[in-house]
Amino acid sequence: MAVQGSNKNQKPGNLVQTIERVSLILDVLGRYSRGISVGELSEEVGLPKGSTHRLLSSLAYFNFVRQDKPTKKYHLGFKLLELGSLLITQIDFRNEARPLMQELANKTGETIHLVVLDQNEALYIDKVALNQSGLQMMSRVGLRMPIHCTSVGKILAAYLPEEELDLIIKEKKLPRLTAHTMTDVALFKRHLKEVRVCGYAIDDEENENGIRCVAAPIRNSDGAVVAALSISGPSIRVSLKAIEDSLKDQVCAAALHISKKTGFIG
Amino acid sequence: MAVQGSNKNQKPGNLVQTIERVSLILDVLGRYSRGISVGELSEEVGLPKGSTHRLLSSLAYFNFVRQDKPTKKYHLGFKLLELGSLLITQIDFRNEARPLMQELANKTGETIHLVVLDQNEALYIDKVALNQSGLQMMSRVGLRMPIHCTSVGKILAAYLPEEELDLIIKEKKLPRLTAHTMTDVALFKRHLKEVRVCGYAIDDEENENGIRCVAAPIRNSDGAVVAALSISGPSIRVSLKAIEDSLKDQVCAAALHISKKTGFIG
DNA sequence: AATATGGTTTCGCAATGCGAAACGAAAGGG
DNA sequence: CCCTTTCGTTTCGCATTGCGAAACCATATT
Repeated sequence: MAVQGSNKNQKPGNLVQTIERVSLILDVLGRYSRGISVGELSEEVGLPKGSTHRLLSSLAYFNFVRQDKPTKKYHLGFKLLELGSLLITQIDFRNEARPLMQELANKTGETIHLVVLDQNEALYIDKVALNQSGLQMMSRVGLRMPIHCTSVGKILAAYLPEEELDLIIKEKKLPRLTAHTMTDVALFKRHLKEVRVCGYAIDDEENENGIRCVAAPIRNSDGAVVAALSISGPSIRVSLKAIEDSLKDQVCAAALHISKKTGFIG
Repeated sequence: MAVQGSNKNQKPGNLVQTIERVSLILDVLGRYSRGISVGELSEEVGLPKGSTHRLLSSLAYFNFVRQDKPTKKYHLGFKLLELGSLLITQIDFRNEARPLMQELANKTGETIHLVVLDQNEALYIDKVALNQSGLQMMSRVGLRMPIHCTSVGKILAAYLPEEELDLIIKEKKLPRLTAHTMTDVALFKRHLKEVRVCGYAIDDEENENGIRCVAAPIRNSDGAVVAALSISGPSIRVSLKAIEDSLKDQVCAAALHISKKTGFIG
């Protein structure tokens, strides 16, 4: 599967009601890890109990949701896990990326992430952390991060058409997450220009205190940036000097390698 | 989230048409890793092009599917990845299991799996393999396996009410996958009795030639078996002797440890 | 340019699914 | 032990929703 740019969702209007409701229901279920009853759910989504129940039982039949028999509460269903993990295997560069991510993790000792742009956010689609079960990053496949305060987000943003970037900034703003977060649009754009020049991006504790990252772009055969690869770790180990001295080169080399494997001619 | 037993889906009848169609569409999309056009898809699902398109555009709006702009082809959408990975984090024993799986992988050098029963199959919900990027198992989170020829499947089957087990066997049969696969119902049931007595199950190249596994049950606070933990590896390393001497004890100890962490009083 | 191909939109009809209300099954309390 | 409450599930008549044939439109092709 090719992952090309982000998907700008057209204007709502002619949406299928059932799909809208299903999306809403699944989102709510996602927020209740202990499960939720029909009554509560119907309250939450603002639909009559009967209607909610009809949708739930059909969703359950196809395994999109699960009803816990003893408690009668509804949960997300394993069909979602199945489809989600299927989706991951369909991303073509992911298979090429895997071994190189592993190697990068072994060499650097830090956590490696593979990220795409989706819904105007940076979406983690793979992660390799060393087995030494020390402190792990809170990141996780399927998780989303803002584009303005992560190294991967900056990479994905830097190679976007200006107008699309403007739309994203307009929608998401540049919320402050740490003292280092860039919250000024002009500054952010200047920064992205630098990223394009350097060919890599740094997150210097702009997303989470004590965490620093470096990322590089992964390109498809057309040269378009389709993903970003990053090295993340505690600021003590991932010092600005370490980044300059070797990490930035390692992540760039690995990203280029992946790009070439999937048809990019550098 | 508690994962309790399997979900027996009630009889179809009053299903919401849209949900049925959505499920079908997503399943088909899952089979086309290169994407599929509206025309092909409408052919495949047996729906008029217009109807297929309407469903797809609503699904795309909510990010359940993605349309690749250059090719216009449709793919699974990242919302599925998001919901699927959210679901995984909601399984309560998974968080307790993780570190123990890691430890088990380090000690044994083999691949560790965490599996639940879903839709009458063994569903992999977590996997820990060593970093040493040698030969990896083809297993993957979200993948399903038969219950009769995997160690984890046998564990999940062994503690099922007889009637439910019969239903599963009736539905799935006991298809032969290797020369060692048990295909006789009576033999299989006798075998499950042994599993209950021993407290662990072995897959002796019954699912895949050259792969042997040992699994043990994970129980909730009520003592009900909710998952299985396994050690898998090439038959050369995972010999029957190695299993007897230490692997079976290690996997049982780890599984019991996880059970106790989530409230089981052994 | 003309044509073919395939994605997208329209629109009038009726099937689909909506939701108020009835029903039923547990759980709690007198 | 029965009565009451609570909450999940089912029913059913109505009208809204979404169905799908056909028109439309945008690319690619000759």
